[in-house]
Amino acid sequence: MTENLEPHQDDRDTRSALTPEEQSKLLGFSELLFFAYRDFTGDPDAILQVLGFGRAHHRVLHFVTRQPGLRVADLLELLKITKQSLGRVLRQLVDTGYIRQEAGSQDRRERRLFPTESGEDLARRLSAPQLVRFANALEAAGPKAEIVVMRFLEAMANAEDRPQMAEMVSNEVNTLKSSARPGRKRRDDGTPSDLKASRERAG
Amino acid sequence: MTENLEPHQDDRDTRSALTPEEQSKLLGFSELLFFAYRDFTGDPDAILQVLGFGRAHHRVLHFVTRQPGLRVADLLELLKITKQSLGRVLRQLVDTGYIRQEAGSQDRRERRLFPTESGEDLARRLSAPQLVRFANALEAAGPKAEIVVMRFLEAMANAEDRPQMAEMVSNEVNTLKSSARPGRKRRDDGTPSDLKASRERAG
DNA sequence: AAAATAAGTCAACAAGGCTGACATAACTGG
DNA sequence: CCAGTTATGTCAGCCTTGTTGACTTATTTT
Repeated sequence: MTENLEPHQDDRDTRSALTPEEQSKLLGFSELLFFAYRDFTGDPDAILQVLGFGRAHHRVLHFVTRQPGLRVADLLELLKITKQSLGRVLRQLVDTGYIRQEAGSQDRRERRLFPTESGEDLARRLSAPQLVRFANALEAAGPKAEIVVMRFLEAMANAEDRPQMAEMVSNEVNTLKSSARPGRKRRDDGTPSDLKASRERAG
Repeated sequence: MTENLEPHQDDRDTRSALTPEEQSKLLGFSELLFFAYRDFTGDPDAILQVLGFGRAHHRVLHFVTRQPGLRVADLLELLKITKQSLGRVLRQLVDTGYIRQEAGSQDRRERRLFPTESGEDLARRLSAPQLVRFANALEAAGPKAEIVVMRFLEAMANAEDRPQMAEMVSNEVNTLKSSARPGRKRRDDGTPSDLKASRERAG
């Protein structure tokens, strides 16, 4: 509580404490990030509202579309929310026919998640304005923007998350980096066994 | 609903539609931004929780500290939330002694907001880990990172917000840009007239 | 057969958005 | 000076999306 608030000596990764000028500059950057993220996430709101969905639905649909066959546990890891929070929005997405569940072929306890056709459709429509915004911003940022911004954003996230991020981004951007990684991974290639029947029996 | 989903001709600011590869790359960027922002905003949570505050309190305290003398209306503009939402957290910050209100010297209806000493203190402690994260990320992103990332973030925000952003960032970063702007602006230089007495009379 | 695991569910709660309605004080134009 | 506008505050209630805790069911593992 009453720590020493003078520019203290506790040098971390950075070699020295931040000068007041650096602090002020970085506070400005924080504000830019706040506005950028707010407006970026605001893009799909109109569409979502019509459907009675929120941003949580968008996030779930996004990751399921990006990684078809994702397990519920994977989604919890990615989003870092609780099973109950996820369950609420996931159920709505399943009930409204945007996401479909299959039992895993190896382990039938798992529910592999897939977007339906209308789910893919919706995901595209939701992200479309965001992608345009991103593309324009990268262009506005100058020639080396892609690699610089990518490294910046990667470094902003906690180290624990990096593996997940790497596997997702690298597929398309690895021409920019030195690492050559295996291509897109499918998370379930087994025989489909539709769960709808059993769910409706149970419900 | 049943729009043409083929790579449609509707070219916007960007000269042409996005190829599937570009889309996938940009979706990856969106994910990076999601993780980056989540972890960035997660930094101060521990401190906030101890005080019974949330991120909304941090945002308010941040802007009041950065722009002392801010009016309530300015804050509503910056945060783009309603008076009622702001009122809830602002009241707590005032009641707990982190923010102080003064009537405006020109227009005494206005409540100019100022951080108290403990408010400035708290703001510093909350932002400290975020600034370190930002500084490290900018360094990790390479030599031209500051200017590139700044232009990127500016371009990600809606054009309406840019004036606000510009005035805040430019003070410290304008050595990187061509524009030379007037220095920091004080929003109220009038005689202080403490409102606490009258508020407690009223309450 | 028992234990662990993946998923789902019920209930209750909290933060922080929102709308609508209304009150007060102070300023402003006529 | 009065009427209307403006800046702020507040009450009440609602929604989304997080949280904890407890429990069930199906399935796999030991």
